[in-house]
Amino acid sequence: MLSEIEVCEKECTHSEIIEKVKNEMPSESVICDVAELFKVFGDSTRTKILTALFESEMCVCDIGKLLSMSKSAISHQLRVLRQSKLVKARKSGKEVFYSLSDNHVKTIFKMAIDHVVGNDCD
Amino acid sequence: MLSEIEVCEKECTHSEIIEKVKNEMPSESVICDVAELFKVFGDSTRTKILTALFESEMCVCDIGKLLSMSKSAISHQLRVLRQSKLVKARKSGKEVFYSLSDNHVKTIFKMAIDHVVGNDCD
DNA sequence: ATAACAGTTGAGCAACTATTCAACTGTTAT
DNA sequence: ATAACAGTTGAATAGTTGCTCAACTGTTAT
Repeated sequence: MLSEIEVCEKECTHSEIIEKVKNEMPSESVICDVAELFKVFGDSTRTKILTALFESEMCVCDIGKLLSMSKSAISHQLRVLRQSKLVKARKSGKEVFYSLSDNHVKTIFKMAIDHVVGNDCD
Repeated sequence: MLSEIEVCEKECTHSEIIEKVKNEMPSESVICDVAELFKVFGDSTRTKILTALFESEMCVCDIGKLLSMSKSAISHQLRVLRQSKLVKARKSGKEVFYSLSDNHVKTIFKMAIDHVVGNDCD
């Protein structure tokens, strides 16, 4: 009845635009990496940890205190941040101090904060 | 030696650092809004839609073609982007054209792309 | 009026994820 | 050696989320 259509046909298709956009877009892998990065940023616990580390290196226990969360929960999230190479660890005795591995992140967050705070009106 | 501090117990507590960081961190609500924004960015379908819209406004059908996805799936994600005020819609006949509502986003993405592409070595 | 199409929407399902819990490692002090 | 603590880890659970499917709205053309 309706459709053995696989593609193309008579649906609205502005092919020139599709082609143009396809050519100018970043590669699939870059886009996915970007999405992965944002996914790591997209959890309020990790966001809090990162913004805390903007100010000072901290040990797991203190981050837990600061955010009123268990050491385990913090440790799990620090693991995610470590795997994404966003933070690095320094061991000192029993304690492990975490800090940003890159201030690139700080800049990205600054822009995001500006955005949500609404320095741009429209 | 560590006992002047009223804070809780005997766990490792660098109270000065915790206080300092607490005072300098953005407010809870700002941090959560930032996390929400990043959560929206943190899906490859939405990331693809946004980077496509960086180049040109597009209708739902064309975005579906470009990404080889159903109109329904695209529409669902556009709804999320609309609710976050990241894209705006313009209706023209049967078609609905979407575009960025703000080039702030473009700047944030540019930095994220730079980050994942690794313009910063470590 | 009817058909065809662009797009939206809600329900449902499958996959994912953040936290808790409990058990563990390693370091420091007694 | 033993105890206490900082931190890590794996499993389990509860909540979230992206896509599909089917039904729907609204517009255009016949």
